[in-house]
Amino acid sequence: MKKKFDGGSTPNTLLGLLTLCPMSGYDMRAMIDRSIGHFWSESYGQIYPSLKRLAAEGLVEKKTERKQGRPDRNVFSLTPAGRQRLSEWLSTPVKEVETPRNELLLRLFFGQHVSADVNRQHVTAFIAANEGALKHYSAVEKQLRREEANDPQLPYWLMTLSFGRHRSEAFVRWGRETLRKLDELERSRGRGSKAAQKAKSE
Amino acid sequence: MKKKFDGGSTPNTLLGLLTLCPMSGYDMRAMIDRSIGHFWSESYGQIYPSLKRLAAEGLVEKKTERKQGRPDRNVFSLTPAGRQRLSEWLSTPVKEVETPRNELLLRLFFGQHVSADVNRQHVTAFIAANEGALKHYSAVEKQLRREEANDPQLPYWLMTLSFGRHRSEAFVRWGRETLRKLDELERSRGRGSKAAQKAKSE
DNA sequence: GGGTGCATGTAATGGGTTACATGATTCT
DNA sequence: AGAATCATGTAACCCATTACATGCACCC
Repeated sequence: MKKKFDGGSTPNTLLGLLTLCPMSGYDMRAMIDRSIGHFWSESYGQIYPSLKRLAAEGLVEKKTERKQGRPDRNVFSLTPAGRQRLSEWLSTPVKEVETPRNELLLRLFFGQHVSADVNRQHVTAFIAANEGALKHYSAVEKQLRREEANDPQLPYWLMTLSFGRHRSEAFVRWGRETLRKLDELERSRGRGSKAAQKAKSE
Repeated sequence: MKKKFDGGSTPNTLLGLLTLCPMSGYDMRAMIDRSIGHFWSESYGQIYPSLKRLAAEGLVEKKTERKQGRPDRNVFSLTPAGRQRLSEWLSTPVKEVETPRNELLLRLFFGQHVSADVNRQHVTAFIAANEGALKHYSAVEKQLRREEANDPQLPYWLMTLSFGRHRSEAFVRWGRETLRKLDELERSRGRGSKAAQKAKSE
């Protein structure tokens, strides 16, 4: 009694999107980028096959709009069964992420084998990226509060945004702290190696 | 002039590990879990093929130890070329992670469609997981400071641990803040829906 | 004429985990 | 007796991105 064709959370994401309004696969991609792009992404290679399966299971309904001059649009909307499935999924516990791999930390872990400067550059770039993200989050937040002020979903959207803010702020703090430590380390390493040389020569 | 067989960062990770001491593929897995397990993981399915390729490229050297009663051990050690390759890789810029998918945020984004309780449970579990992680980090840190006090690589290891601490602390703060928001939301939603009902019935 | 936007879809490829196959030894 | 540790490796599978194929319309 296994359910084949689960396909992870992509289908559920699409069901969620369709609560906002009926749309096509093409729209979905754009919508995802604009709304949940800071913590989620989907590619056409996932979206189109998923939609086909969702339609086969009766969770979404497809209507083809034909327009002159433009390609056909397959517009999907949520069925009651689809809405049901969505709220079931929303209630399932979040499967804990194993260990998201972190290339920055991997390099830093072996940081002894390169110059302090190399390590500093990695951390500096990381800080810059997160400062950029922070700016982006503020901009999005302002825009949301202006344009979606009356949407009952706004508070939830802001919570996800706040997550990004907390995370990036922490990352920037860690980055600065780490830069200080790297500086310190270089200074004491300098002293250390001099001392070691001296000890050797004696 | 493309370099085929890059294989991502797994081979580089293995090179890094071999700077600590020569070891077998089997050892590597265990070592990874103990040392960088909080931000990295590798499976045998990745390790063994990577080692084969690294040996073919002359970046590591393989020596087979035969012991009575035990299976053979293929012990690998770093060659000068391997050490060179490692420091080259350590100097390459970290490729920015696209957007790590976050299932918790995905559920929260669509939180409007389920009860406040469901959302609260997700967040509560998330807080608990991060508090657990924080305890783990402290334990590891204590152990490192005790057992590896003289290792010159210790400061780098502590930096990666500190990253986890900063992150989990931020996540816990966000979680608590979000729980408060959810409570607030439920209260105002209660009032709102009562008001809406009243308005409807009039 | 060429890029961009609209629109759908498939195939190839990549990176990774899990399961499987094998088999002795040691601990409980 | 049965589980855990030691030890290596392959095959199957999963999920996801990227590239490709197609083609019209609009703008510069």
